[in-house]
Amino acid sequence: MKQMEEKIFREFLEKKGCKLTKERAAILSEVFSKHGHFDPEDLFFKIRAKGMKASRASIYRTLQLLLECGLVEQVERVDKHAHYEHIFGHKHHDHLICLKCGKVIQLFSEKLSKLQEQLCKKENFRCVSHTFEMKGYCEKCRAR
Amino acid sequence: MKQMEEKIFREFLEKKGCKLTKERAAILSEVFSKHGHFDPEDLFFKIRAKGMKASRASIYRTLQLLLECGLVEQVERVDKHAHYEHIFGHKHHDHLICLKCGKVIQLFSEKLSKLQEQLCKKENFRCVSHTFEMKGYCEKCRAR
DNA sequence: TTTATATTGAGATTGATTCTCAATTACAAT
DNA sequence: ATTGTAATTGAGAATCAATCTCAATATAAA
Repeated sequence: MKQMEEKIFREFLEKKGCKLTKERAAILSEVFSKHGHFDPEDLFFKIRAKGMKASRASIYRTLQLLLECGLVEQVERVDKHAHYEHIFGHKHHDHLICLKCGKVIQLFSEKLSKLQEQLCKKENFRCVSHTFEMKGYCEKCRAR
Repeated sequence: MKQMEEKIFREFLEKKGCKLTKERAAILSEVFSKHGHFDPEDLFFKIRAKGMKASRASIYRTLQLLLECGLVEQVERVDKHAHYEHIFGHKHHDHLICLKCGKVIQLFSEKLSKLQEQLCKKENFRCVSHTFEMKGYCEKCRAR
């Protein structure tokens, strides 16, 4: 089960005529090292901190590939720069984002999934991905 | 009915101890001159083209104010820069986006609004904006 | 080994957005 | 009207994430 994502990534790359280099492997491993959001700059430093290396350019390039093959998802921009999260092995979820403290609350809703299906059916639309995010103030922050 | 948005904006500004200057009025008027998405750079040139003036700085500052008072909504970033649409006088809607032909289907769902409220209540979250978009294939395009 | 192709990284570049701050404006109080 | 006070403006500088450039390097096949 472990390293399943590496297998998926390698196969995806091969199909494209690309290779799983040590930089790409380092990025992949860091991305999957724990669950949660991250941004490219994060990755850059964490990879260094672990004694591996990858340039910013490679990080941006590799994230693009990871999006393409569906191992990573782009989260809506919270402030000014992009955030990502890996999705392989995790149930899809949506987000509540606090505008004050930046906290991201994950949301799992069966009802929402059902509703989505209904809405698509009505329009005869085949959905391949969706984004649902609410911005506002979390419990703590709304109490001023 | 016309210029209703100006009344709303002025009252909002007054409450903040701010004024409806001619620059702010020019921006407001341009924003409401037609329906559809726009970006700050657009505004900058269109305002000039109409013989009015406002600096980029003022445009960005004023858009912030318009977001604050709810007259304008930020649309999810399509490419790299922010897009907006004015919402006063228009029902909120979500989008289905066809990946093949680019068609954007507007979506109005009472159920979705209700569900949103429920979800926020559960987390004690005060929602100020949301994004819900599904990407996939529209009726025509899914038939290959 | 030779050849061809993919990949990398340092640094430059881009471009949207934000910031700075001196000059200007609006308006209330005298 | 004049003065004082606070809000506002704009030109250009600064910021900073993201992208691009391109020579050097790695990889794999012939």
